Amino acid sequence: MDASWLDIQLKLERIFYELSQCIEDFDVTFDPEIRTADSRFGDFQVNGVLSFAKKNRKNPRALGEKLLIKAREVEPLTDCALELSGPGFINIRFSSSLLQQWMNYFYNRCDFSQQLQGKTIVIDYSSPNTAKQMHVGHLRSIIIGESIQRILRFCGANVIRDNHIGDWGTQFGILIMAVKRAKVDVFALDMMAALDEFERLYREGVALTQQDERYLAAARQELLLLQHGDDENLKIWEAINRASYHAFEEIYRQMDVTFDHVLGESFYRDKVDSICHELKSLGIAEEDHGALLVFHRDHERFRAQPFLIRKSDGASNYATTDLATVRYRVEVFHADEMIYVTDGRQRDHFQQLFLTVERWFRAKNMPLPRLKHVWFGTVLGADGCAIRTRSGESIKLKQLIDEGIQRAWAIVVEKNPGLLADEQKEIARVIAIGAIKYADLSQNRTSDYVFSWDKMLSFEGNTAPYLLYAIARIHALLRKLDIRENFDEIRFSKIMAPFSTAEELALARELVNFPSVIQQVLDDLRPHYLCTYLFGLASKFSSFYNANRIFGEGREVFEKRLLLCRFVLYVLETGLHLLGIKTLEKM
RNA sequence: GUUCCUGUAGUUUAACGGAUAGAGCAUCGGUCUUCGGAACCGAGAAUCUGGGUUCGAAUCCCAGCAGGAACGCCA
Repeated sequence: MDASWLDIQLKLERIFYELSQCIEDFDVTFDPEIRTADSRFGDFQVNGVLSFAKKNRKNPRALGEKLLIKAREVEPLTDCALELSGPGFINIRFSSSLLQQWMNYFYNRCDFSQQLQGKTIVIDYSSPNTAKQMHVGHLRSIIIGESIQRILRFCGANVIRDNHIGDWGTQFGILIMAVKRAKVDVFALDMMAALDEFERLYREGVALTQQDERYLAAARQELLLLQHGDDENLKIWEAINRASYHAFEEIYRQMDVTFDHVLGESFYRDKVDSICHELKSLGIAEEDHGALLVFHRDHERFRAQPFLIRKSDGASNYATTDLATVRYRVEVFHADEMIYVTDGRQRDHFQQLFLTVERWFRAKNMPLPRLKHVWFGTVLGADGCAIRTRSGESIKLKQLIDEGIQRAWAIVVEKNPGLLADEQKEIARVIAIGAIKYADLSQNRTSDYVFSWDKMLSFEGNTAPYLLYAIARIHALLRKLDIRENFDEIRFSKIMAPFSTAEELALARELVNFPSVIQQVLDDLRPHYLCTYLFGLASKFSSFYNANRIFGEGREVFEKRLLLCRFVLYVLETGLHLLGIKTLEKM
């Protein structure tokens, strides 16, 4: 066993490929297609023989047989159960000895930091608009973005977290117009009350612009003034942003999220003109009715649907600042890759942005960074309709978190009345935030998200509290052993009693999949793979812990079961950390 | 209208073209004087419709149906 075995699936992929190259019936096009197998058949299976044989008009079972004979001679596989099955699958069932070798070798050193070593990745998430409180629609970007950035960092990337706040858009034209019209003294407002007032004024402003074209024109004029550096408008704008940032910070603190940079759209305000000129002179952008547009003639949709990078009144927009942002991140951050975590409705925008950047960078002969849009589904209400931003019914994030903590607290007090009040409060906080995050992360990000208090705050089934509970039980065990202080120094003996019970084996087999799951999350940037895995692991742990005693069956049995518990603890804690969820020793 | 996304048990959902579609909740039944019951074990119940490709399709292709989204001055 050596470090190359960390990701067993990957290792098997290499082993079977190399073996196949020693057999004349195979050639370089053979892909072993190692898959985790249904537990009825084994731990992994080689699927690729079937399609290879079909393509080359050969007998899959005959080819499989040859591969199988070779595989039986490969060192750590020698005592594993390998069999040819069905139309030509090769099933591999790990022996207890291989599982224990793996666990001994990787005990406390599952190191993934080589995966993305030397890569600089800018991740753009949360990115709320100022002048409004964050509501439930802002939840997913924060939660998914935070998890993804942790996983990238864990895999060795140089991650730069950039909160690209929307502080320079059209909403300010409307809002400043409304502020001036209502003659509100924005500088006299209390910090806490200010945001509510701005939201009220904004709604008022929107209603006015919809009723009367003159207000719409006035709003555009105010925005233009702001973007051209008008002193009064800048001061109002600053006051609005101060109040917004103050509220954002509180949410981020509760959600355990921090950023390396908070460079809002306004940061790029003096960088947009040169880009418009450049794209125009390169022949990428063209003027039409005074606006500046980019068409992609060879794209079936975007040849007719333009990317608007400057409005006809000369004002910049989202697209303009996004272009400037890409250049800044390449030139200043030296980004190899940029990841945008936003909802799926912005897919067209990002596709157009990426296509435009591609042409732009190519024309200037600059190296193109990888650009990824990690999108997620819409937040829906109980009625199946999208939760509306300005409907007044949208649930504020602050309110959501407070209610979560309140509900968790009630349960903690009921279940553990013996704990100190401060402990109960802290535990409730961890559980509530964890439950909210896990509810979001545990489903495929591209699905729509049905918002439900009950689902988020339920503490049963595939939820954060279930995982936290498994962790708390293991900590309780370690406390009971009274060995927690020097636990890391315990060395498990190389010769250990083999895993024998069904529960031990099932648990050990689940444990060795952790690295493959991390790889899978990395490939697709979908954290729900990790959630599914962790829940399965915790569930197998609970079955094991229920059926197999740690104490009372002798030193050898104790040692192997303790190794399992310790490994489960490591994987659950690491996994939850990667999801951005804090863990507890007691709950 | 054009384009994109999504249709899986009552419900929330999983499944990198692989074998008998896997879970949670709910429902029904069971375990235990518990290394923490916020637990464990078991039962019933599902791939929108119709074609096609494939040794093999929830997954790929085509046509419908249903829901949602984007589409020149919002972000």
